Amino acid sequence: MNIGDVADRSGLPPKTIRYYEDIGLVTPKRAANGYRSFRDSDLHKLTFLGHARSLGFSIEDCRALLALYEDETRASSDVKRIAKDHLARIDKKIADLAAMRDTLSHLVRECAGDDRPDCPILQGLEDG
Amino acid sequence: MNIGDVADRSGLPPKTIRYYEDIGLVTPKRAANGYRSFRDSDLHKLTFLGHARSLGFSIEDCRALLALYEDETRASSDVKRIAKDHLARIDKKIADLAAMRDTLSHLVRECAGDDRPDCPILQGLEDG
DNA sequence: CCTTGACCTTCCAGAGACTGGAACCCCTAT
DNA sequence: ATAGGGGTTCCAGTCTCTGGAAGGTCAAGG
Repeated sequence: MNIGDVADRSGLPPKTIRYYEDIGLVTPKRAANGYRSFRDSDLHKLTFLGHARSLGFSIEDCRALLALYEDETRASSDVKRIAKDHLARIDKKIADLAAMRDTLSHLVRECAGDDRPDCPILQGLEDG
Repeated sequence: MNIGDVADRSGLPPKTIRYYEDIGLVTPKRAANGYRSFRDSDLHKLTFLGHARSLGFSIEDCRALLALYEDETRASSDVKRIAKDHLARIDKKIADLAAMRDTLSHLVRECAGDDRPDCPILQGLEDG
């Protein structure tokens, strides 16, 4: 398979796939003409990566998960730890964003939004 | 005031304040020795920026908000539009993260987390 | 055989918002 | 004179791609 094929099948852009090769996440063979030549196993890896990335795992988490994915003698506890840590980061982000939303939506509700200069939003940003 | 003073009072690191000068958010005067010399108005701006950033506004939003903050003839509707747009982006992010969390927490619950290789998390990442 | 167009290749730069570090200057106190 | 704690500039790195330029390759059509 050429890069366009795996791009279509994995849902990842060719640029991203080249980048993943750059950083050592996949190592496709090369054809005589210099084109990357992807095996089924490469496609599986890229699909796996696409899913992991869409769940918000960092590239380094993905690297670790991929290694476990490839390792038949893995312990599921290792996978679970990575996932739980990531889950905790997600929860933290959600909490941070929710706090922002609460503050901001309060200010937005207070603001008349007309042609006058008085603005509780700016006031709120000034006062903290 | 020197940069250390405004850093302490605004809560922003000196590096960040220099960066904000670089991109034109503040323009402190210079003392004879080359040190930045901040007025009260600079401190107010930096404090404002710190608050806006902590609510997740982008630098470009901050630039626009700061211009409105300085403009006595502003219309509060302009401020409100920026805030509402940002609120929508926050809500979108929260929704995206919540979706990740739901998928991931389901997988984590399914995983035994022991020393055996069988792992619903990896399975889930493989299958999408 | 030549051209066209769709592939593919590499390399460089930029996005956002800082942050770390190096190398150096300035000011005050001892 | 020196030590320390300021300050200055500039360059590079973070993270994960993404856009673009310049150019090689391949299959189909005239």
